[in-house]
Amino acid sequence: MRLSQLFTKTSKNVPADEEARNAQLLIQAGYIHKEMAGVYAYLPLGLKVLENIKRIVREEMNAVGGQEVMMTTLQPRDIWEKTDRWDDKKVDNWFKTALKSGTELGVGLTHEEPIVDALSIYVNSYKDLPLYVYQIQNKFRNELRAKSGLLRGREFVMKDMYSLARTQEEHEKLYDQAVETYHRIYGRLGLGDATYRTYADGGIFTDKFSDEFQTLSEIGEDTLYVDEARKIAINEEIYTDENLAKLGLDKSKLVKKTGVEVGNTFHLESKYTDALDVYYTDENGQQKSIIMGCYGIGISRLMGVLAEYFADERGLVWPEAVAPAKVYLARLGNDPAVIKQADELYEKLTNAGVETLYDDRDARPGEKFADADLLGLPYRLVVSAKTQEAGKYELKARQSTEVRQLDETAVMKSLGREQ
RNA sequence: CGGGGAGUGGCGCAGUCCGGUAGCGCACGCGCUUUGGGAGCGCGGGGUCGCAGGUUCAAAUCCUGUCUCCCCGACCA
Repeated sequence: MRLSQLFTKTSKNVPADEEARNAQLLIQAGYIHKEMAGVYAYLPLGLKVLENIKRIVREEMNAVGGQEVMMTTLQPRDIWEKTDRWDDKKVDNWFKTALKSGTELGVGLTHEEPIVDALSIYVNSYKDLPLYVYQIQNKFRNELRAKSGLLRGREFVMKDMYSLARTQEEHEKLYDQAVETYHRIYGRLGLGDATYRTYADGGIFTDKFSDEFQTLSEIGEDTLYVDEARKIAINEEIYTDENLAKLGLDKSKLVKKTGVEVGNTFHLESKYTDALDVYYTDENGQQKSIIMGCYGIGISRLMGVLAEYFADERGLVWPEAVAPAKVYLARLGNDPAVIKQADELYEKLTNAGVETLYDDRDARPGEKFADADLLGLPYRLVVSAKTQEAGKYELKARQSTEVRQLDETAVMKSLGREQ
């Protein structure tokens, strides 16, 4: 992508209506556009980041055998009444709308009911189970207060997976596998060290704990007690001596921290399947309950967490796995020979599969360096009269201060895919 | 939903207390000079001051209502 053709621009001003660092940076850098409180649009570079996060999550979901679907945003009332989640007194953050006829509809805030309802047509026998099904979709929640930029919106992108199992033992296996997958995802996103499996309240219909995945961060809303050696934590909500004993946690080894919930997994037992009358027939012709688990990851929230977590005083610092491009190619000056060389280098990088944002604008060096820092691509590559004279290019990693002088072969090798 | 703060060209702000018909920086357009950490000079375009009423000869400024945004709290992925 040539920067001269990208419609977004960076701004020198920090948006006044955002306090959260993630939103300030992402808006300033032109990654997202605020539509209203808690509702953000993704602009070209921001969409790339979002899609990269989705790709990683999707790869891992597929790797455990997840089958991807896309459920609907508009929701019929009846299936939610069957599970007693339609009433605003029961679920208070619904967005609701209506047909012209007056029939009430819900705007999807989660999808246990529609998933189970859709699967009911296909899942009848023990031979049809177990299974994982997932989707990546926008969720709508009428929060009383949106806040913290991408971390708590009213419309947000979420991956939600559901497991259906025949027995409790089978469910546990699926559940543990999903948890492992979650660890892999956070690892790939560069958040592995900062993200803790955290025991939390399991909800009203199970005596099991749920698991949250909490990334330690100042901006977090949750208070945790962390066992750093075991890489495990317990949410303050359930921090009682009884629970500590049940979980085998040693109070003296726990440290109080703040975290952002970047995922959670729940044991749903057979609450939804039973309520929606979905059962399977076992080998003996007996009708049995289906044991369910659900597994959420806030995709857009993760983008906010990554922006927040890896930023420095100059701007964003994307992990390579999600960066909108790998290299920021800055051409300094308008000397025809330099332009020619930079154009050719851009083409070579592109042809070699190295995603490059080419700053071909007629702008001064300072502006280009500042934008390179703000946009936060992993590498900055400079072509100028000076580098041309030296017969080398300048390569600098965003998170480092070291500038390396490399010839073309070395540049291609450093940025090549084999790395 | 309770408490606090704020809405003025695309963005960031001043002006509001004390009413007199809107200004600065950035961005944008043109010209010249510049080119290794957000350039300089000159010229130029763009705003019914969130919205609706009211007071007044006159309202960004005063009064009433209303909408929106941010922060804290409660609630929540």
